[in-house]
Amino acid sequence: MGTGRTAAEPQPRRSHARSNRVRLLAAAREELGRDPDASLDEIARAAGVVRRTLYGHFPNREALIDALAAEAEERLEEAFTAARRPGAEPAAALAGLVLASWEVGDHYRMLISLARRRLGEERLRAILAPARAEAVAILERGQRDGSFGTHLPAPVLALATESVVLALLETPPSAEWSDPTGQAAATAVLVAAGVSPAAARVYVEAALRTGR
Amino acid sequence: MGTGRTAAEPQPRRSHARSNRVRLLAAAREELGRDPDASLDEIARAAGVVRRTLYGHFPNREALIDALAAEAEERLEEAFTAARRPGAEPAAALAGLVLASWEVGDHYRMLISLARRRLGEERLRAILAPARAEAVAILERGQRDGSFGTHLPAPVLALATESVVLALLETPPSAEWSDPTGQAAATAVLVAAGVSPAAARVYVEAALRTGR
DNA sequence: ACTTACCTGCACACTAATGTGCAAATAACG
DNA sequence: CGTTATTTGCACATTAGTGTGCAGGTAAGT
Repeated sequence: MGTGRTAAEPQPRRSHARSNRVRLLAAAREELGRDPDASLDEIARAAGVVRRTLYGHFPNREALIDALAAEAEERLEEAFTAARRPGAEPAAALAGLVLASWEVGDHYRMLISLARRRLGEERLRAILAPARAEAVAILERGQRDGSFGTHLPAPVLALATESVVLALLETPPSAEWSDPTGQAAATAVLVAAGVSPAAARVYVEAALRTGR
Repeated sequence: MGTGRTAAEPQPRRSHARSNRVRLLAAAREELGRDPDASLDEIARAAGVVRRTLYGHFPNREALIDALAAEAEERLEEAFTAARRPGAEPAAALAGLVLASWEVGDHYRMLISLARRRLGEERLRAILAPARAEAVAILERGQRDGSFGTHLPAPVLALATESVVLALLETPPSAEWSDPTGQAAATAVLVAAGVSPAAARVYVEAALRTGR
């Protein structure tokens, strides 16, 4: 096969059809996560096809990235609606929201840094908007009923929430800590909202059990 | 003057020499902040010179960005050493650290998103390393003496601290909140570390007075 | 086997950006 | 005024990546 392909995975069978579309999206997620400027050529051959084939599925780079964003957006919304528990205590609801976001983010980890730069701030904001809105609502409710502190306005707390979750997702496990978990993220968020560390721990553990 | 220059600032006199180097760095900060992929041409003419002149000061794109990073790094370190107060209570020290970082970040606001993508994670991490280390040290001290909660390991709290400060810096003022301040950032950080909202407020205000 | 759909391997044309070379204009400085 | 340092305006060579066209190859389905 033409130019030196270092070594691709086994790839037992190739059921052509739309399988390649999926393969391409997966490869794009991977490669663009590693380097948001990865060329279409790199992406294509990471998917086990040639560049020309990619154009058979996506007319241009933008379309590919859009498809990727749409995919993530969809899964995120699914997770939210599944995790939404309207009657719950604010602290429990917030913990649930963070845990749900974490699961999606965990799968799309690589995409985050890509989104930061290649999607443009607006698009990224749009994708995260439902989560943000939900968080703001919960936080406002909690500030009204005293579950959360009023040291900062709810939208600012929501921003902090989002940034902490993203940062924890983005940070690779290092020698200093053992791979941040959704549990850690949820705890951090609750405490930042003014819940005492002890209480936060309880809420998070409860949400963990409920969510599953 | 040659090719249509839409309209540059007045620019009363041009004291050639190294003045242009400064002008170029400033323009780079501005343009690259707006669009991290801005071409050298855009940067040069934003500085009021032609592209060819830029090459007279920086051999290539990388050198320019490096110079920019070095500049920011230097100012950041200056701010830290100025803000360091070894004997202080942990909560006060942390508030002081955040406030000091805020001032620098506030001036280099535009640079943050650039750093996120153009400098590479390692370089960015390197620039923020002293701040991070300082934060970890303060947080550990505070966890030992009970000022902060132990709900999360200090390095994770430091990461959260950093992410919140950066997020607040990066977020443009919107209708929902009136331009986050260093004070807000410091408060958010202290609360996230497990200080009660009421106490956090006091510490931050004290640090604000001391810092000035 | 035949048809359909997809993949491949080129070859192109095109664009945007980078980095250099050089001679002429221009400012700064003594 | 002359010297020196810089800037400017081209013109080039180069590179990397994008998007298309088209002729053949290969798998799948019937």
